[in-house]
Amino acid sequence: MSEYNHIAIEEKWQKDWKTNKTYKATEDTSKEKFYVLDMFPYPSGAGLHVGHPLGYIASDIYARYKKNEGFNVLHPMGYDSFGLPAEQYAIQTGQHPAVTTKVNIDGGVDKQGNVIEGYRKQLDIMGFAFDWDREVRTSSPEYYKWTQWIFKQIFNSWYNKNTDKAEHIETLTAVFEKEGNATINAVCAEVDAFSAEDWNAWSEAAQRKMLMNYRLTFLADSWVNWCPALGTVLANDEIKDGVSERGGHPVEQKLMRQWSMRISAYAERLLKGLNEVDFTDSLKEQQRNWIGKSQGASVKFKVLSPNPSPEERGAAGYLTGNTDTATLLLEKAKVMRANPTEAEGVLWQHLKTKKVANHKFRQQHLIDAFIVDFVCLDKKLIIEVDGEIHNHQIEQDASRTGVLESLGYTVIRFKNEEVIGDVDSVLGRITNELSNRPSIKEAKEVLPAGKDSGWEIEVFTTRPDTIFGVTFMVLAPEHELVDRITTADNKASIAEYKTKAAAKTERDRQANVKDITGQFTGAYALHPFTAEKVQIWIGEYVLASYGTGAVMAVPAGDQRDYDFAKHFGIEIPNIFEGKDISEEAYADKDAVLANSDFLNGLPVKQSIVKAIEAIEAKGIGKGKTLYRLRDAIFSRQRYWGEPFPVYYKGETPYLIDDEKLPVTLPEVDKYLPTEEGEPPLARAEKSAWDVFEGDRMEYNTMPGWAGSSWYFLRYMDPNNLEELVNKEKAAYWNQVDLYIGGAEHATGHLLYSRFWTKFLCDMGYISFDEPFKKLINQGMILGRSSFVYKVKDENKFVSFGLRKEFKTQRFHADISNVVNDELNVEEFKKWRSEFADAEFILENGKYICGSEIEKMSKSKYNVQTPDELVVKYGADTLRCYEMFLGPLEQAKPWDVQGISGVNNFLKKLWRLFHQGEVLTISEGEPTKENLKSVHQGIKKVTEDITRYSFNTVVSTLMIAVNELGSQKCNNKVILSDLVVLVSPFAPHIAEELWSLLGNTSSVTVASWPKFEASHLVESDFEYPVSFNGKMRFKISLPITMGKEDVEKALFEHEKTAHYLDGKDPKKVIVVPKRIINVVV
RNA sequence: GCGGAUGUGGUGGAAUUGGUAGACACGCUAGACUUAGGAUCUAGUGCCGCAAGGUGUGAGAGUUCGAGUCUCUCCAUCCGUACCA
Repeated sequence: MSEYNHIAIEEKWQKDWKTNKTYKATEDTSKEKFYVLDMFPYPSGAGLHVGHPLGYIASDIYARYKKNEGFNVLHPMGYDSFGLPAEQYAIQTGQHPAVTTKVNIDGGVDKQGNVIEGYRKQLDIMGFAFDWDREVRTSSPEYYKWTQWIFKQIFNSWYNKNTDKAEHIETLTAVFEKEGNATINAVCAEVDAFSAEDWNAWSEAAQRKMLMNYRLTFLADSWVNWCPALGTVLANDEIKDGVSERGGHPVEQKLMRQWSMRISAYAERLLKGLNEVDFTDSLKEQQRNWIGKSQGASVKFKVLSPNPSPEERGAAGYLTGNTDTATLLLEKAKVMRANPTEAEGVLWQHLKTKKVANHKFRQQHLIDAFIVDFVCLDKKLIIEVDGEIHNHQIEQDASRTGVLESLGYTVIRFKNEEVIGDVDSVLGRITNELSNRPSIKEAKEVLPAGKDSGWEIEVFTTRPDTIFGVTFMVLAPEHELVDRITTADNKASIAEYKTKAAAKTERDRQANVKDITGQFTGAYALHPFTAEKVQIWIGEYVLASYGTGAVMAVPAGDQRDYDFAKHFGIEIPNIFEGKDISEEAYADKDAVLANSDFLNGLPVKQSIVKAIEAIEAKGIGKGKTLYRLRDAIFSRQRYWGEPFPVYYKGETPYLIDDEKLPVTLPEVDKYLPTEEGEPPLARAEKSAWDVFEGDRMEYNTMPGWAGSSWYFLRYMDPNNLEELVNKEKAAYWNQVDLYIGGAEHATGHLLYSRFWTKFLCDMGYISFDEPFKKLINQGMILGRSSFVYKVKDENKFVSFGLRKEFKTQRFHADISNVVNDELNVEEFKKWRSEFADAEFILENGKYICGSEIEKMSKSKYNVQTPDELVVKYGADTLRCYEMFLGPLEQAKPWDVQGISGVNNFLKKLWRLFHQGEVLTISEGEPTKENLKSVHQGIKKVTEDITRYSFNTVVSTLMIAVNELGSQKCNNKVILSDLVVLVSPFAPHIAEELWSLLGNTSSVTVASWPKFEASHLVESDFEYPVSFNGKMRFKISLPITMGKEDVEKALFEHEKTAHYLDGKDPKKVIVVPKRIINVVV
């Protein structure tokens, strides 16, 4: 071979690697392991473009380097092969998604007759060192059997806050059987207390229903984005402007029974775990934001009762107080209830048990402005027990009785002695009185029954220290209390506001962040510390979905509250010492509190602690940590996903036994929802299921992230039929040492897989709880799009320079029709036949296109495929070039022009070994110069690979090849080291040259060259000499020379006097082996 | 708005701890060899200037003998996120 023939070389070695299974990894415990992983691709029909392999090349280089370093490297690849595009294609063509998926991976012909090369082949021609024996496909039953199995484990688990771990559900039921749920400290839904007796008495279905509140995956009604036209639930990012991204169909909110994953149980551990892993700051920050931890307090504000309307006043209600001072009285009533007189106590014992004619009585109850001792609201009967005091206030009692009777009540009075002396006769009189009175069951309740103290608004705040600055409260328009607390005269305006708010899409609301809107409800809350009245408003800026959907507004300390108060003329008291709030709120936490009672003079941090103490002491709230992270919905109304290992008896879900897994996807007649809106799997005949139990199977399938949340574990032991992964193998391969993939998975995939890993670790299946030690996001490769400019309403295109003289519309041109921005008009007309007759206005005889750098995409016609470049230059050149483009993590525009430089480098490398046809490798001793060049390379290449700086490695290799070329070096020792250095980047040519050097084993198992510092030792150093920091000339001096001698030599130098310009130097700085700086 | 990142020649980019700014490539200019050049080789190439020299890392200030690198203020671009209480 005279010339570097990349086609022959690459073919030869790819075949060799395949036959010899060069990249097969085994669990060799005598060696240290290293696990390099790529985010596995979704195999789309469009195939790979030049952006896809970027990350794979980087990981491949690192994996090869580690192997040369002597590590036992695991570097697998597989396919995330469940997903929507295959399903959409199936709906359109009727072809089974399994078939199209297989074609997209293994190659074949699609329904339109197009030849699909397949992902595997496209990956193979790049020369990747994957161990294909470990391939996984998430859509293969052998794989998803274990996805289903993991689901079962999660179903059978609960989160114990005491141990801060997931535990098997049996540890929970064991406690339930013995002591009920009172002692359980779990992450769960809100549940009422029950006893062991309750639990044991329940039916199995009832027990299972209760367990749903605790399981780490559970069925619950969740609000989802439902698209009736598509018959499916859409993720938020599948919706654009309130309609579905695909097809533009309307989307509505719908409550659906869905499986959810209780990821919120792991919120704190997912947050803390970020400190142990090596991800970029921006990625960690994204995850932190997503988890959204905020610390503060929840505080309950009592709502003062609204004025009842005249009709309401006439009817009997449970809370019958009439003024907005009612709450103050209620407080008093509470005290009185807690401290009954002896007589009251005796009578209440009888009245509360409903023994008196089966009527319900209330104790110390507020009616109008009075607190009565006992009242039966049904019968409007009031019973008062008078102590001694009443002897002195007969007059007041009379007027009070008058008011109560005017409201339709009957008041009967007993004396203390009567009650204590003969309670039976007292009860007899009451019974008699009750039976004489008509019941008023039809009475409309003004306020709901069940709570003695009326309503409360619970808020969450991160600034409990500012509680004395609260001047109003704001509820989300959707808050459940809004309708109930709104006073009669505000009902109309509140209803109008709510309607307006509801009509707005989420997007509209967000777009108008600057508009301040709100509406007063007419109701007031009671400030828990100052007992002042606080207005209750509703406003769009408060979101129903976060916290409690209500805020305590502190205009002095929160800009939104400030703006709201300003806009509606609500007072803004300053609660910060010496801070100016005349223009805006003071939200920084470096203030000292003022006008805040017991917090005065305290800095914010201490105030927060003290405020929480006070809030807790008062029993109106407590310190609280809130997470934004929501439980993840795990059901999809789709066909092409994992079926759940779940069947139902009635409404109760049960798990399919392990022996029957996997539950494979049944055949269906169409991949669409049923007429009744049930998921596609509901179409399957009973006989189409390989497992069918109970009344019906679960018809939802799992989401795309199910299979990708644990695939890195399966690579360790891909063919295990007994276990998800063998424990020893998992312990050996352990965490992924280097994970490379796109930044778009920052919050989805990476959070979910961290969650599942922590769960599997809790349950003892693996021994580590973070899956990825180090993660790198490769930057996007951008394409250069070309544009043509069509004149509006005319069949005419104008060249780029002329476009401003017309009203034009821009169209993407296919970049294959464009060379150096010049459009091949004929080709373009062929491609776009509708413009075949169009007129093209040229400039200087050419049609020049406009251009823009943007994301590489089929729809922008700017896609560069690797295939033709591989044919033209070879995979080695393409690999080096993609690395040479720039830093791995940075977004970079694709420009094919530069590829020739990298191709030249490989040709020059080839020529180091050849002269014409003749191989020119010499045996003897390398020169000092040769050694220096190659060891400089060894040092820098090793350092730069270690810090993932692959672009500078290519430069370094170029320098080494250039230097050795000009040295005419063909020494075997030198070239051997060089070939190993090159091999991770250009494995084919390296393998060929390695064999030409006489080696019989593969370069992939060669040892990485060892850097010898002695080869770089120089006797002299060429000092740059700068004057006042500006480099002027260089002088070569022995490196051993001391500072004084250096100075001496410097002043003897001819140029020094010139730059001193007759002045005396003020100072001379000599940094050995670095620089000399003279200050003049 | 908030969070993160990035600003260096005509272009992609280099400069790891403060120490020769522009490595390595593309492109461009000139030359050699050639029927030819989208091949190969040689030389040059930040900007201004014939030169000496000046100037130069988004802008401005500061620390330092010395700043692309550290500090402060501002500007621009990209990514993420969004009324999160």
